[in-house]
Amino acid sequence: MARPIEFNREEVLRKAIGVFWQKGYSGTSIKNLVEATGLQPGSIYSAFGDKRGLFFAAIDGYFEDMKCMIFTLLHTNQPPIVRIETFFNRLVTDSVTDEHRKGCFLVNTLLEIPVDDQEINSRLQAMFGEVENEFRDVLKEHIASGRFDSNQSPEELARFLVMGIYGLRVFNKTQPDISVLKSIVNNLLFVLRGKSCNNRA
Amino acid sequence: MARPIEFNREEVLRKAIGVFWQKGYSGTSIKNLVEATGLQPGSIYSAFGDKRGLFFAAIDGYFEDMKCMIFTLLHTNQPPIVRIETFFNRLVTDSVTDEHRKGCFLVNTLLEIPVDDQEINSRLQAMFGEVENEFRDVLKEHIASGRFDSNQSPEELARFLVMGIYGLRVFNKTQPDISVLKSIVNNLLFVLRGKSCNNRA
DNA sequence: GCTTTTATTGAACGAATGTTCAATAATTAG
DNA sequence: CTAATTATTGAACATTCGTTCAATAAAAGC
Repeated sequence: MARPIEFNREEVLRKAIGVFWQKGYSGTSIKNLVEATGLQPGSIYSAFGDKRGLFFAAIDGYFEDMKCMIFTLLHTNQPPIVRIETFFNRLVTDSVTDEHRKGCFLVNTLLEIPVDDQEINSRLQAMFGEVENEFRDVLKEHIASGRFDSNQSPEELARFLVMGIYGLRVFNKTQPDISVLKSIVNNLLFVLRGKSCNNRA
Repeated sequence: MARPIEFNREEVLRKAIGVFWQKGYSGTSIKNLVEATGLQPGSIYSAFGDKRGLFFAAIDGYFEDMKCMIFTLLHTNQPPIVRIETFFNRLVTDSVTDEHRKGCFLVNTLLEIPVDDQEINSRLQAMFGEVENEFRDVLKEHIASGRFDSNQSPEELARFLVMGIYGLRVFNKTQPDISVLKSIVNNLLFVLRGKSCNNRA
């Protein structure tokens, strides 16, 4: 009984994510978004409210994909430590593969948005909290397996790994070298390899 | 033979650093800078060229302070590992103390500026390269002391520590908790403690 | 004093910003 | 076909952006 929407919302969102990801929130103009999505300003505003609304949708959409990827990699039949290793290897290859070196959209946003913007920051905080919890669960398994004896809690170790994600993401901005990143990952995972001394191949 | 400059350049620069630090480059307007520095637009432009020029001066000024701090902490009579420990402890207390949680101005900039802005990025790259070299030299000492046997090069370990700086800086944005940060630092430094297993207090 | 030189002022510039909205187009119900 | 409803268009809006510059002020040399 009315004119149907012409554009594909998901496709438009994907393109918007790309722009925000590369240019940041402040660095992105409506004109940029109009060019990237092919939509006119009016259509963008009727679909997403305003620039900020579209940004929220972009963040959420990005996180959905990210969560999916993390879930896939961390819930396999392999030993916990191997799953974590696989995750970080994937992070490394993704980082090196990306020719624009955009890093992680959410990490970028975390550093761009001032802390007094609680609406955005609490959302990001919750997102990374979920990631931390995913790691925690895998680390619980790891500890329960008995192959690793540390008096550290899985929460503590999970936070360390999340810190590692942040660090790798930023590091890739200055030195996008796969062997360098792999070496860093090796040292990160070394912390999880119990009952051994730190001489390794 | 002419009218003297009224403002104190260093003081103005310090105030400008504060604004860019908190709001980022894109997020900072000339109006913000006029208000913060007390200078009129014309004075800013005659002193620093343009917004970008002032931003460069801000980055350089910030790095000078940072380099000074790093140099002071890493060149003492204490054992190498203790100096590194001191550095990271300082990083933690600074992070937690900062009520605005601005993080590191340079790390923030690294994530804000797109990679295709070579002028800014190569500058940042060089700066973090210097930091990496400082760590490398201390790690050389550490390895030479014989208290640590690893087949890793000091360069490799230095990069790991720089990654740790990045990670901690970002982590503080989501969880500004001193005990959490300390735990992360503990795990970072664990990699440098050779000839021991990873059970520790 | 006057001249020269440079710093400061802040209004003004054009361009770009995020946003709105009347006009138009496309669909369905009757 | 007509009426009703909603999507799309893109010009226009008021702000704000970064930047400039003529007017003014302050110092030093003579």
